[in-house]
Amino acid sequence: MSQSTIQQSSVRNGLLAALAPADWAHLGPHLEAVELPFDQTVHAAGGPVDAVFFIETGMVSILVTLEDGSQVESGIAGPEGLLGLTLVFGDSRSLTDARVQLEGTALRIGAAALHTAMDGSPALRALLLRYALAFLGQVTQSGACNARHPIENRLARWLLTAHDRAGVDEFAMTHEFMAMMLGVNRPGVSIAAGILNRAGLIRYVRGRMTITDRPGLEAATCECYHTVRHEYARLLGPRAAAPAASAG
Amino acid sequence: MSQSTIQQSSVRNGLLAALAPADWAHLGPHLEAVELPFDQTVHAAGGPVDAVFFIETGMVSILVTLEDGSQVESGIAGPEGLLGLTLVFGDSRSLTDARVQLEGTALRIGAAALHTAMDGSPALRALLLRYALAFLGQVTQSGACNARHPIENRLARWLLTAHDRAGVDEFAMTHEFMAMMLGVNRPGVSIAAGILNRAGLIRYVRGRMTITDRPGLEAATCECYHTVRHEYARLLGPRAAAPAASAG
DNA sequence: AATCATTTGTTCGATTTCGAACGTACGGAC
DNA sequence: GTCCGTACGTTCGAAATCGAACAAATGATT
Repeated sequence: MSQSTIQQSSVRNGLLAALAPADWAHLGPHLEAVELPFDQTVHAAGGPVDAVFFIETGMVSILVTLEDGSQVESGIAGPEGLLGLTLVFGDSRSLTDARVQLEGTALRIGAAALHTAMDGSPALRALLLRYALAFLGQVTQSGACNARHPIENRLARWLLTAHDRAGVDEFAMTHEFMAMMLGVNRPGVSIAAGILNRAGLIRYVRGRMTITDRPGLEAATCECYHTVRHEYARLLGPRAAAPAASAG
Repeated sequence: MSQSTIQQSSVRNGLLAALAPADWAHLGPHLEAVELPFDQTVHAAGGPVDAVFFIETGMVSILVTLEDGSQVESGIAGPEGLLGLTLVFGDSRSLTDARVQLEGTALRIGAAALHTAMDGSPALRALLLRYALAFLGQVTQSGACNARHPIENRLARWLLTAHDRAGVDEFAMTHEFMAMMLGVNRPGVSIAAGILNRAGLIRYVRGRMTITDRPGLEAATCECYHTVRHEYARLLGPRAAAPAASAG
């Protein structure tokens, strides 16, 4: 079985890496390495959640589906976090879709084993709850951001958040996709991306996004990026603020 | 001391009422009745949180403050819930303001006593975490709602949510206030309120809002109201869906 | 190599929403 | 009862955003 071979020292997920060896011992034997292929729906809105996925590499969007069929991103998870948060709360049903935006890998643990581990390790429980709080902070800030900030700032924020988790400067990303994430229409993203492009902050051709000036993007984002980042760092340590960069 | 006189049978808060007597025994002796006067800031963004407030009557908004000084509502709590959620997660700092919108009363318990009670009562811990998940659902849905739904629908939703917690059909509420809650400008609310007014769903004069046609309002809201309500009912029971109505 | 189906990015007019200024109504003080 | 300070709700032009149609580019297929 592959799960018996996983060593904590080789783990890239920030939550798992932060565990003391005694707490890791509750989880490690039950973890199973799985792929996160592009566009996979890990959990579906309204559906059951029978496992938590600690993300090792890649990026996954948490999406609300509205009555008209449109989807809006409420949060992002990467190597700093996990999928299946509802299980941490003791529930087993998802209100949202979890969809892979940048392919990667994860370590999976079933609901029963997770709950046994959380009951046996107060430190593990506390850590996962701190992550849940950080995620709530992200969702909270995003809601205000959606209400008040213009598309251009929000796009810069989204690109920075993705960049933090991607681990590379170039990745596949279409305007249509970003428009859906931000809850705006495609032309709006095209205009905003054009501005960032002409300013030299990004280079964008045919579905391939390259971050060329990260400090410039950080100047172009609204404060929401920094607010969320600081909250992650406060609750989970500086590593959570740039998960992919520190995982290498 | 007033806290020793509180009987569970007299409690109007939905979370406290749902506890089994054995679990109530962990909390009851530490609860202290407090007032929630209009406009009081119970917790301030960035500040410490040293107690949880189980709301008995009234309504409290959870607000994000943005760099430009504007505030946007991310969630609402009433007799179905509590303030100081960060303590349930094991943290003690608030990312948001909690401000009283409709005056009322609450039962307060200090952080240390709460944590002792949660450690001693798995059922209490589970209940509070389910509330936290329901609140996360509310914040999540609100974020998507902010991004995609027009002011008129969102106003109807907000009025229904307030009505659920107010326990009365008439309450004090200005356009300016509602505009801030929704993250839009005042004229937008005036136009939307005028439409609802002419349709006979509400009656609005000089800062006094009266709900005159609740079924009509439920037809005028976006789906977000029902989505959140169902999630509260699923996680916390039907009582949480109309907290003030069932508390009497 | 040329064609075609598909996806992508841009342009356009229409609608919504914004920010500031205007006129109006309330409530306390004298 | 009248004055005055304060807060309120509405109106306006300006800007941002929307939804639909258009144009361009890719890559699979023949």
